[in-house]
Amino acid sequence: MTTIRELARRSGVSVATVSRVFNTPEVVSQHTRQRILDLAAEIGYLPNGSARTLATKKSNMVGLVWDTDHRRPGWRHPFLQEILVALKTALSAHGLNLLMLAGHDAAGPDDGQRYVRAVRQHNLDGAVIIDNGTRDPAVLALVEAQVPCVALDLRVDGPTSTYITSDNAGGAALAVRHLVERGHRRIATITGPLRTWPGAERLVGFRAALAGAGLPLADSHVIEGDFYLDGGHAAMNRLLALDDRPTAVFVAGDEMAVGAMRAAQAAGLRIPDDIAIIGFDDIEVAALIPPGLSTVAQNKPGFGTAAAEALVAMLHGGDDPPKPTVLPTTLVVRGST
Amino acid sequence: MTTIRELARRSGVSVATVSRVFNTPEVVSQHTRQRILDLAAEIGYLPNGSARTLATKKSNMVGLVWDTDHRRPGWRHPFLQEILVALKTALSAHGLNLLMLAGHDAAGPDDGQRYVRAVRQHNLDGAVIIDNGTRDPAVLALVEAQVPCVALDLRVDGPTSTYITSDNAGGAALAVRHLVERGHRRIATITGPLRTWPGAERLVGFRAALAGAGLPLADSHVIEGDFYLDGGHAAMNRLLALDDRPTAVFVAGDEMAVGAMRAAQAAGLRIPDDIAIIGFDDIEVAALIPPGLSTVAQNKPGFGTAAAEALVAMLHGGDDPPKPTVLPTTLVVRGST
DNA sequence: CTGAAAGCGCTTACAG
DNA sequence: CTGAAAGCGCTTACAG
Repeated sequence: MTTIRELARRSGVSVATVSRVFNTPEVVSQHTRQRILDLAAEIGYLPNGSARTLATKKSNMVGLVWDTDHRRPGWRHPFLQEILVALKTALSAHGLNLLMLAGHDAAGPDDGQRYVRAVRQHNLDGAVIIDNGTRDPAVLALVEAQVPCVALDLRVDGPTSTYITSDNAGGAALAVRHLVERGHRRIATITGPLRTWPGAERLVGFRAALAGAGLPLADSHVIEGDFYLDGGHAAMNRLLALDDRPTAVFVAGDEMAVGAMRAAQAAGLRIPDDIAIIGFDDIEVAALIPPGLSTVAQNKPGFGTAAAEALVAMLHGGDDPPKPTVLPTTLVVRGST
Repeated sequence: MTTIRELARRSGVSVATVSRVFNTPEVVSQHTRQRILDLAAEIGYLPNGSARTLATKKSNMVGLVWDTDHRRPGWRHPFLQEILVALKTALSAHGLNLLMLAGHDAAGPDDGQRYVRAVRQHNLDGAVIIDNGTRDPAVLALVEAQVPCVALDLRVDGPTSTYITSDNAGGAALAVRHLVERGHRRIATITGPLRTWPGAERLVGFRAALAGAGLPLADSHVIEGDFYLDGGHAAMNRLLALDDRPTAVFVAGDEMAVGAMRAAQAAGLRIPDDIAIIGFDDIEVAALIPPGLSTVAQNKPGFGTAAAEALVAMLHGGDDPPKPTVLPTTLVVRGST
């Protein structure tokens, strides 16, 4: 481990000058700068991050808050991997690294300050929050502590926070208009958990689009789901048992939609002839299960990229946090409609 | 940000004593220890991680090397999420955090030392490597630099490294024996990339089990795939074009197996009557696509847990790295066989 | 059991 | 454009 002192000695300058070469290069003379840089490469000098962080209070690390719901540990985010890739790539382009923050399962007290503590402890510059629908107080604490935060699919509000979300209402409307074009008039929905932002907004968009098309909506045609496959299955069974069974269903999540399709098929119905189904997300399976799940696609890498951009803007940027980003959605028609 | 100095002042002791309370509590008197602890909780004191790391050279952070293959950026690990959850949970139980290391796409030179550099720079205690099949020199550099490393599905060898893998050969044998029991005698395989450890080992196990059953294996019945869906599709088409078309195929990855099933169905074959297919991994879709993909299940969280344990053993442990962990696999029979 | 002091490797006003 | 010096917040022999 060669240190700045060693590099300074070898270059015949003070440590201050070496430090400047790496921090404010424009301030040191072209000649000595080059000499130091060459020598640094030669002896493999690397500034020690901890020392730097200690001196500057900036770590160039941002926390990733991604907890599994402890009540439903098996739950998988529909496209975590795509988000992670895009996020990591975009952040590293700005010299930022991602530190995964431990959640509930961690050793120690599971209190509402655990993320704030982690941020303070590691001098994190900010945090990216992936919502898991649990309304975790520890997440809100982060926002309240005025840590620069960007949340995905979770509406947070504060002087140092913003969020990224898809155009959930618009996407739902896309789905409804598609079903209407296909001639459906009795359209039901299986929603996400209404306490989540995507769950709530997709229902809003669904209702609005139905109203816009002049179609009625029976109360029994709105069933709250949970984003899980089994939940979609159960909800569909309830719809199928109805006297005024719908001819089409907007299922507000592909995972649930897969469950719903299975329920319909198990009931002996043909898709899309007896019942049409359209989902939301465009996860990989959507294309794989027959007859192919029509769906509303989200811009998956867009979440990661937008989150990184918003965070960087907050770290370098001015007083106000960036406006929330709303990513457009697109209709993907497959065999199920 | 209250510091150790502040806490010391308030408690009426030296910073050294406060430090000991958090590092070697047994060495300070019960009474003062309690007083300091109480006060610490009251004023919300947290040791500064950077200062600690600077002084001790230990960061309690481990690097996560998980690069997407830049030639195939769309590739998703079959069960990254399960690994991540288990890894994060197990590490945090030991007070370790995971820092995601930027890969190819990062700004700056994409050289073979980039992971080693990141480790030095952040004083990482070790690294967990998730193989992406690219034989990245930067990964080997990590092993050679004697950073404590545990690799998943990548055989690394060094005084500070070990690896975790499934019983790939055993799993393949499980699949073959199942097919043989079903009465198949003309069994082909679509392998993974043979440069990868799982790809190679599953073929070894396949051959051995076939030989054990006294069955012949035509060269044309071994096709090297790439773990991708399209690759499985293409490979299956080649098998179907054969004069001595197999009656069963062991496809060494579920993603490929799904592609293979589609190819068979597109060719008008019934599964499993005309051709039986068995995969490897047990990814989520396996249960979802009709008629259900029989497969060899890997212990997904086991990778994360075992990796954490191995790493912790190396960090605290003795001279020799832990022996490689080989996770057992299990047969999952569904409709495709 | 406790304290004084040196040291970890940087950065950054302050002078010059 | 450069250097000397203080400081960032800890830990840990060394004494006592």
